[in-house]
Amino acid sequence: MVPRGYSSLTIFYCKSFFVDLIIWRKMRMDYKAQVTNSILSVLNGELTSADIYEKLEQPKTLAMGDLAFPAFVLAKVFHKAPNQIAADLVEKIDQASYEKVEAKGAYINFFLDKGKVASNVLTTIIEEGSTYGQNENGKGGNVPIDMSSPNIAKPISMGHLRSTVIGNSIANILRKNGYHPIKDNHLGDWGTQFGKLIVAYRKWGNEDDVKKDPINNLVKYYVKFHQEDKAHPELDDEARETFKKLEDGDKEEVELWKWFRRVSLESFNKIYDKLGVKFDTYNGEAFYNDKMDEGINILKDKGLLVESQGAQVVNLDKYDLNPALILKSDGATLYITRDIATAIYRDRTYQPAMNLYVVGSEQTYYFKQLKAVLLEMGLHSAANLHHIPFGLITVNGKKLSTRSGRIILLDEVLNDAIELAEQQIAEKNPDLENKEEVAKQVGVGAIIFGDLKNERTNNIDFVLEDQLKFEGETGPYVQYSHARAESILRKAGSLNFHTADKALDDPSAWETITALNEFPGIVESACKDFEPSEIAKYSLRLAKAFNKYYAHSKVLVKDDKLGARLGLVKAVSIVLKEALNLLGVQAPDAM
RNA sequence: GUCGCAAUAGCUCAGCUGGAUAGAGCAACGGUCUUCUAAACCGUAGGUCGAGAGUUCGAAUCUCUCUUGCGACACCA
Repeated sequence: MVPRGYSSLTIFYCKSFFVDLIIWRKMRMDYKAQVTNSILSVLNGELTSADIYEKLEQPKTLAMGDLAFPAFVLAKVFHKAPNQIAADLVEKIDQASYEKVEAKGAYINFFLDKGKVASNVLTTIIEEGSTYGQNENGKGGNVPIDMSSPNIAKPISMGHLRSTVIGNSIANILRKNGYHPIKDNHLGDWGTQFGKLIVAYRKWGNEDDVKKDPINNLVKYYVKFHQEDKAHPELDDEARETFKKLEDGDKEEVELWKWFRRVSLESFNKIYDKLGVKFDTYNGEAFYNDKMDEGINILKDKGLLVESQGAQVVNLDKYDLNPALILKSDGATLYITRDIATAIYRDRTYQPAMNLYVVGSEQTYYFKQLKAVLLEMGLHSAANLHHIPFGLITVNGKKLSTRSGRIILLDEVLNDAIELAEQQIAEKNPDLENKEEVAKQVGVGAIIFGDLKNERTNNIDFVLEDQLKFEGETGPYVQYSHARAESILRKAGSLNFHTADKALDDPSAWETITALNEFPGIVESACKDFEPSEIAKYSLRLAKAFNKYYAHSKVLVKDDKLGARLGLVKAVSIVLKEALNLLGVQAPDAM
C-alpha cells in the first residue's frame, strides 16, 4: 500500500537507500568478510569466498582470537598436514589490518584491531540509540499472531503465560526486523460451555458475587455444574437448549454472555497490564462464529469435502496426514472450522507476510493438518503459516487441569514475585525512589525472563522457587547490570561520551565490545527462528561480560580513555535495555 | 500400535549449518564490600554427552537400531 502523498518513485528511492545503508553497515561491521578476503587473497582459487566465509568460526575463547579458519579443508588439495598449511598461510597473509594473525594447530586465528573495532561499534550504537540492530528485512509486512487465547470465565494460569509472553516477544522481534505484527487474542468465548455456565449461574449464582470476583465465582458455578450433572443428566439438556438460545440470539442469554465476557476480559486485562502486554485485536471464537460458511463452501466447491462415517472430512493423503474432520456427523462445526474462517479473515484483512500461531506443542499435528487444508483451499498466506509451538507446563510431571485442582494461577505467581522484589529492595536499596514501580518491573521481569530464556519447546515442570530466583542467569541479573550502567552514567554527570575517542583497546573491555557487535545478527536470527530465547541468552552474555568488566576496571577515572569507557557503558546500557524490551521486560534505571 | 519431540555435571539448562582441552547458572566449599549499588565479582570441586553401531581427517552435533520419558493419533479445544 502506497500512502497518499508519496509517489512510487519516492518509495523506490527510500528502498534503495535502505538497502545501501544495510550493505554499508554490514561492510563496516562484518569482520568475517574482512577475514574471508584476507584468506582468499593468499589462495589460488582453491576455495571460493563463500566456502571460506562459511568455514570461519568463532574460537571457544577470545584468547584464541576473534575469528578462526580451520585448515583441514585444504589438506586434501595441498596434500599437506593441516598444521603445516595453517603455518604457511599465516606467513603470506597481510597482517596490517589485524592486531595479529597466528597459526595454532590446524587453525589460523585472527585477532581484530581492538581500538578500531571498539570505535566503530560504540560510535554506531550511540548514534543509533534504541534503533541499533533494527533492520528492514520485513518490508513492513503484516504478521498476525494468534496468541494467549484464554477461555472466558476461567482463570489465566501459568499455561497461558507462555503463549502470551512468547507471542509478545516475537511481536517485538518482528517489529525490530521491519515487520508489522498484529497481536490477536483468540479468546475462547464461544461454545457449549456457555450454555452450562448460564444454567449454573441461574441456579446457584448471583450478580453481586460475580461483580465482586468474576472469574473465581464463574468458575465455581461451572465446576458445580459438572459435579451436579453426574446425578442430574437433565442439566446437560438444559445447557444444550440454553446454548441453542444463545446461538439464536435470544436477548437474555446474549446479555448474560456479553456480561460474562466483559467481566472476564476486565479481569484478564489486569493481568495483561501487569505483564505489560497489549493486544491489537480480541477476535475470539464468537467473532468467527458467523463466518464459517465461506470456508466450508470453498471446500465444497473445490470438491475437497468428502463424507466419511457420516462426517465431512478433507483427505490429506498427499501430505502424509490423517484426514481433517471439518464437520461433525450432525453438521456441527469444530475447532478447525473456526480456524479456517479465522485464516480466511486474516488473509483478506491483512494480506499477511506470515501467519503465526503461538500454541502449545501438543497441537503440532493439528496445525500441520490446518496448514494442509488451507493449502488445498489455495489460501494465499497458507504457505507462510507457522505454528510456533512451546513446551508443556506440568506440576510434578503432570499436566495442569482445573478439575483435578492442578492449577497455578498466573496472577498469584506474579504477585509472589513482586512481593519478593519488594523485600529485596527493602534489604539492598531501601532509599530507592519509586520502589513499588521497580518491584513490579523486577518481579514480573523475573517471571517473563524465566519463561523466555530457554528454548521454547522445552517442557517446564513448575516449581515456584525456581521461578522466584533473582540471582545468576535471571531477568533481574540483566536488569541489575543495566541499572549499574545507568548508575555510572549518572555519576559521570556532565562528562560526555559523545565527544570521546572510542578507540578503547583495553583487553578487559573486549569481550563486552564483541558482544555489543553481535546484537544485530542476533536480532535477525531470533526473528528467523521465532526464538526469544536467543535474545535472552544474548542479554545474559552481554550482562555477564559487562559485569566482569566493571568489577575489574574502574570507569570513572580521569585519564584520556575516560570518554571511551563512558561510551562503552552507554552502549551497554542501550543494548541491554533494548534486548530486555524485545523480551517484554522493563529495564529500570536503578534498582 | 503408529507418528512426533526429548535424554549433556547432584538440579535447571547452553552448546550455531560436524571442528581446538564439553560450558553456564543454581546447590556445595573457599575468597572479595572505608574505593562507580555484593541482585555483583573471583576461585575449588563436579561429566562413559541414555546405550550400541555407522559415516568422517574429526561426532554431544549427521544416519540407523535399541532403552526410557513426554506428547499427538477424527466427531474436545
